[in-house]
Amino acid sequence: MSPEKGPLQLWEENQRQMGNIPGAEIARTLREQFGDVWAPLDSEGGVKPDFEPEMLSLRRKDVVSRFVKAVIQKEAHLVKPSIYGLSLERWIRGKNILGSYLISSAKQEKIGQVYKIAQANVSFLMRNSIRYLWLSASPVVKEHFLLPHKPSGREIKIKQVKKKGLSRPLHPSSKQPVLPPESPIHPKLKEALSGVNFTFIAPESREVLRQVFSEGAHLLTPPGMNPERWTLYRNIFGTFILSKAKLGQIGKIYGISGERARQTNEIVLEKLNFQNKISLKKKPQYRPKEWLLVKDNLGSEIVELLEQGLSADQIKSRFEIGPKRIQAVKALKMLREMGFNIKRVKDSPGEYLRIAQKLMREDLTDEETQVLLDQINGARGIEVLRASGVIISVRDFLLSAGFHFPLFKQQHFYDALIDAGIPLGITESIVQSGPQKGKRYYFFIAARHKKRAEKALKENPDLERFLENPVKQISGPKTEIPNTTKIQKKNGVVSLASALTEFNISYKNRLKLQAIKDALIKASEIPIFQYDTTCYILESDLENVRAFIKSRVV
DNA sequence: TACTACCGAAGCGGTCAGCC
DNA sequence: GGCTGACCGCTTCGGTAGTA
Repeated sequence: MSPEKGPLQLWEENQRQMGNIPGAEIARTLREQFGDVWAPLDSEGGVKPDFEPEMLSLRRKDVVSRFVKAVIQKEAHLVKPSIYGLSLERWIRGKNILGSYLISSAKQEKIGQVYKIAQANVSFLMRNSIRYLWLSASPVVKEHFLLPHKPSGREIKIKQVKKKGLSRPLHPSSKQPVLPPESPIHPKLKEALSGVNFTFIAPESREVLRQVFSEGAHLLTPPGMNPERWTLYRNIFGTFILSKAKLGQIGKIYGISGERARQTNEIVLEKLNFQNKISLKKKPQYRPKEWLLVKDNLGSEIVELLEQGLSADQIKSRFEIGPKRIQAVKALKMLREMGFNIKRVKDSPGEYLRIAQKLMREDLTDEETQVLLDQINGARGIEVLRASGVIISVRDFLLSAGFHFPLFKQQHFYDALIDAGIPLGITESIVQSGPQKGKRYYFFIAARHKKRAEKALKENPDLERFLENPVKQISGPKTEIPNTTKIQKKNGVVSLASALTEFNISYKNRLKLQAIKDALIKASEIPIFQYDTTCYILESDLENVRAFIKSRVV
């Protein structure tokens, strides 16, 4: 653009060259009437957002004038937009009529008389001219005319009058999306699932789309398309791929048919150049495994039951045997892995809570305590009440009190407790399988009777012998002596005889066995313990013993 | 077997431009 | 201003194929 000639002057010359004298006059008048381009700014000096070209209604004559002037400055008015059915003459005629209206105070009817057309036609031609100029305007110019706007009903009606092939209004049947009621998914579950990708199309297609969306390609309105419509289309598309909803459901949400929703998805893929590159098919195998928690609201239901204090088994029993229960078990496992606190106890914790609370009462008589202990059944009950600290197993109690006893001697202690009047609970548990298959018995007392029971047992002369550790260290550096339990359970302790079997020295060769024992004891390099007639070593010394035998004996 | 997606064809209603 | 035809967005319908 020549600095000597402004855009309005260029337009004027252009119009004169084309023989359009009225048009040239309009350009001249515009140049005289208006100064610099004015762009509406917000309070902070930024360009006001949310403008839609339709708001360039003739009723906003001031805005339209500034817009037209800005377009002319950029010479955008010199090129006829490529619009179907728009002739050059009609385009110029529209611009001239628009110019006449903007620079004069004449009513549309008067202008119509000048141009020998009806007022309605004047209005119609001017509206179209504005839109043609809008299409020709650069994004920078358009950006300057972004205005906040709340269209009135009448303006909405005006807004819907558009040119064919440009940016057609939404179809009258296109309603605002009616989103289904929010899923009643439990808030805690919702939070836990926040990182899960709930897309339902093939992972490879999902990945392609993710990349495209991350680049923002979908945010650009394709050429020749109504931005509003494009937004609607990509929303439909997005809702489809990001939800479990089928086409029919998507259609209901957006007030269109399922078929139209399908067609819309096709259009979006076409506009994004994705035909035949990705598949929008939804298959169960594409669903994330967490779908189990969302499907039929199973996860939320379970989380609610967890909040009520139910254990895993109790929740499981709420579902009828069959596929439902299997799903519930899977869901429980999944929720546990996700960090939900799920108790494994089977019986009613409420019932045991009641017993636990009563057992804590200091004023409870021994008879009342015995009644409560008798109400505790099975290993699960023991587990719950032990965990809550109101009962203690006799075995744990004896070990903590410093007694040493082989398992088969425990009966002495049970008898002694009964004799001392200490309430003693007994319950039976059946182990279905495994090495402990069969009946097992649990003996327990109230935790608050611990000191009283300890005093009674330690004062019992028949039990005095169990206060001394029968395990003795007979050789080696002084080490903490393992108790009978560790020896019986082989917990970090092994018999010397078993350590010698790898050298083919067995009980059958007693002389050799004794010789090795004597050598080890004499060397006194390794701690050796004796319980009854058997010698033991610490498991951690096993290698040392082997080395000793290899170097000194074998 | 029921459901869903897909496809093609036909038709409807609205918009628009041109013509008379 | 009314009529007409083209175009567009959308729905409906019938048939087919794939899948749970």
